[in-house]
Amino acid sequence: MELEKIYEPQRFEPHWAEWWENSGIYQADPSQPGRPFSLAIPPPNVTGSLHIGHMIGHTEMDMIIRYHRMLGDNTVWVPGTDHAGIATQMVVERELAKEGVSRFDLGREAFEAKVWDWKAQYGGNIERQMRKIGDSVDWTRNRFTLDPGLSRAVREIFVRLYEKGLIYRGEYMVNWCPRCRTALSDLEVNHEDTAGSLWEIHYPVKDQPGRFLTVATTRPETMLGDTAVAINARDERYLDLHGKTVILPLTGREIPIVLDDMADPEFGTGVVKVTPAHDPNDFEAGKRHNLPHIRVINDEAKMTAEAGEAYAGLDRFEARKRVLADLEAQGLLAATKPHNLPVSLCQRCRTVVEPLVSKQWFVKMEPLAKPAIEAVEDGRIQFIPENWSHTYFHWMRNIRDWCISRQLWWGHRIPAWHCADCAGITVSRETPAACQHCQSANVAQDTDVLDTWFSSGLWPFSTLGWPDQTEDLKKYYPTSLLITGFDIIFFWVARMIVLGLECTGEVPFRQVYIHGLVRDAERQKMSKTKGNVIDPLAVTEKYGTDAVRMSLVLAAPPGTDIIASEDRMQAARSFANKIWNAARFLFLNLERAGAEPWAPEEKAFYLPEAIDGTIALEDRWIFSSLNTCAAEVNKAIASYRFHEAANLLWHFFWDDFCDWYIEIKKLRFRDGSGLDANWRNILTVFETSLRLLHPAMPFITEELWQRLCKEIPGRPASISLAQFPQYNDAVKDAEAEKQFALLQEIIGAARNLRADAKLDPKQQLDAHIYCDGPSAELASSQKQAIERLANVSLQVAPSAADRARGGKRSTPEFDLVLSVPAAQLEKQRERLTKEIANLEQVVANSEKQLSNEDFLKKAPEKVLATLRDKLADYRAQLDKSKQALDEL
RNA sequence: GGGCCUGUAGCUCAGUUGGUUAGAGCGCUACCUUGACACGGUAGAGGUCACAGAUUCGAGUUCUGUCAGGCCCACCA
Repeated sequence: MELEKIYEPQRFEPHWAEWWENSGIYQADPSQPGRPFSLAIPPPNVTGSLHIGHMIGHTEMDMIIRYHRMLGDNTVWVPGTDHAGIATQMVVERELAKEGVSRFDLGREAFEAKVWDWKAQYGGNIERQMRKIGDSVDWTRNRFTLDPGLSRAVREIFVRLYEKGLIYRGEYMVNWCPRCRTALSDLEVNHEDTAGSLWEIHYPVKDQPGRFLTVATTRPETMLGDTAVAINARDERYLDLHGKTVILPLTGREIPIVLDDMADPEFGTGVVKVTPAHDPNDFEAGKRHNLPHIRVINDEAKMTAEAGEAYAGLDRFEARKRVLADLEAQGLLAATKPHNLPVSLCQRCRTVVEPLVSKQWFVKMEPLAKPAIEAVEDGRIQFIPENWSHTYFHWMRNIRDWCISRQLWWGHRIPAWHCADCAGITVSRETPAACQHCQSANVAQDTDVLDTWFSSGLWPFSTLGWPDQTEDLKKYYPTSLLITGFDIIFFWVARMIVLGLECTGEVPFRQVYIHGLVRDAERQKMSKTKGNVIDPLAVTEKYGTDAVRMSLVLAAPPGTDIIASEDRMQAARSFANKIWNAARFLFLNLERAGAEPWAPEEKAFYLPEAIDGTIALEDRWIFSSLNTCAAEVNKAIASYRFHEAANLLWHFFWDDFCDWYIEIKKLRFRDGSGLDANWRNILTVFETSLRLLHPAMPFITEELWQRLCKEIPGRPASISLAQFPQYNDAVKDAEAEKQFALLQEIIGAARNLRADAKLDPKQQLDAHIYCDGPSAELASSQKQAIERLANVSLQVAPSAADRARGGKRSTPEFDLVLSVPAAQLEKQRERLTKEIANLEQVVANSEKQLSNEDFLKKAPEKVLATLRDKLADYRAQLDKSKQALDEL
């Protein structure tokens, strides 16, 4: 049993990552028994590479799935990637642009082929990365949203919704990105406040020379498409003009003056221009007043012929300048005022989005939202932390129809065929041979593709085989849990709930755990578009995957953002190093002693069924602590308090196991009372710790466990298949915990006295401990441990005995005197004085509290009792401290 | 305009149902190169829990308000 001196995760992590996949141990089998626990991965974009934000989600998912696997549940974690329509298309178009080719040069089919090529070549990146960080997914179930199976699911639900009248096609105002040349849903548009201007423009009233209506606008170029001006019916300034017309400047067109509440008398001039073709509000107003649409801006954001000869072909911003200049020249520009306005940007390319009327496909959301709201209201789906349900409700209750068609080439073609003869639409699961209305064979498929999120919305069940009733679907659906970031609650979570309920009649998942966003040192959101991503692969190379995972888990309590910092990763690597070296210590000693290989039986908890009263105190204590730790870790993971689980383990392993338990065991070895009597207990604790640590730190635990349990017949193939330790009441040993705490206190007191006196740690000092009863027994039985760990020579005496002189530390249980020269006691005097003042305060407070009648009446007996006990302790301590100060 | 979150040690953050001298990691100070580990050990310093009220026997923890940050949603030209 030899372990390399240096902890080098790079040496064994790739090995286990590969082995986990090739051994097939994470392959799910729905025919096996076991409570199902299923997890769908948020499918990352094929174009993507793993960023640190994925890393936290994946770590949490992996932790929970490994945990459930070790509990013996029938687990499945389905991996996969999303075709990510716009994102992927953009990437490939950018590649093409380098060669000076546009997608239009290639044509649709050739372009699609190009994207598939690209995917084959680079799309595997993110999957490789997932393997590298140890995701224990079932790779045999790997899915891609454009797979035939998933595409079939898409068609199925599209047709169903169409047949139910929940998908419709029509001409509406949509967000149009002139660069991507596609419609966008409301969610794909970001609003940013920008410093702009509010221009006031005179519109001459017809037949009333010298009279103007002055409109206020932030987008003067759209005036060329105005078909009315609106005033408010309550606004007496202009009321006499109702029913009259104005002459639209620069065009000479005559347009009506209408009454509409959209004109706010308090804002601007109180008069607003109405451009139904280029503004969502105006579009609605246009409907109310039956106004014509004049489209002056085209798909590429250039002015159309309708805008007039002077402007046709100009870019919209160029046109704005020209319009303003022309108005100025004609004396019609009344004012230019600075004005902040929200500008709508394409989420993908940050181009200013143009509201345009066009023919698109929509999902009618309101009837679908209703059951989706109920599912969360009645708790069939639970958000964790719970307050995210508010966000969800707010959005769902104000839901608007979802524009699902995109004028892209990469994605699911809309399963609708247009007839060239009768113009009818045939929506079908299979490619139709003829128009269902007129039987003409002259049909062509709709050229649009579906919003990427339409297929993602089917993910939890489409990946399990829906619409077929597969074994997977029966066993694993609804999935147990979804772990994701809050940034895609609307995009993805809400849509999955809507479509899941519609498709399967069941919720797609029972719980949604929302983790925080990972931010950088400047608290900036890390995102691909901003380019401030930390490459998780670089940091895993540097610190080891386990360390990165651990550092993120520790930094990610529910409901808070996560600041990724290399400091934390370094600290976590130190922890991994600590584990490694603890293992080295064990292995070295085992070898020295020529110990036989360890042969544990496979059971949930290796601790003894009952505590053998003859085993050493430190064994009883560490068993009991480990037992408690196991209980708490289980509780923490089961309630998604990952940071708490990590924290508990960190503390247990480093402080309890390494700093106390192993240190004491070393003494036993040196005394020669040794290994035989102790090694099995040590290994038991160590092995159990490895299991507890495994979900968070899979690599190092697998590596050490495999070496430790090498060649043991009947052991599981992997630590990840071993049982997760559970609380065992028979192991709880309050007495041992109490005694060990006392031991720690005695040793601490002696060390503290020595340090205060600034004496050489190597110099052995005389110590006297004065105590009776159980304390005296402990001091005697643990004399060696105290002497070695505090480097003293100890004498135990009854509390009534004459006291030696020196540095003194008192507790209710014992007085410890260390033979420190009187000259060295200054620091102690200081400390005692401070302590006395402190204690007096505490005693006074406690007394006050205990003489308060209300408190005595209302506080629970448990609280009263502990306070009484504590007060007695404080008083005793105070007396002792005073006495100690006197004696100095 | 609505809604949500955060403000605790020099830094980054824990602290679930209110319960009694407030915790961790990093950093800092002193000492220790002791046969698992200097990615280590021992002992320390450091906080009126943003501010002001309220509820309560008792508030970092509940409520109200203020201040300071951050985020999300929303068609005001």
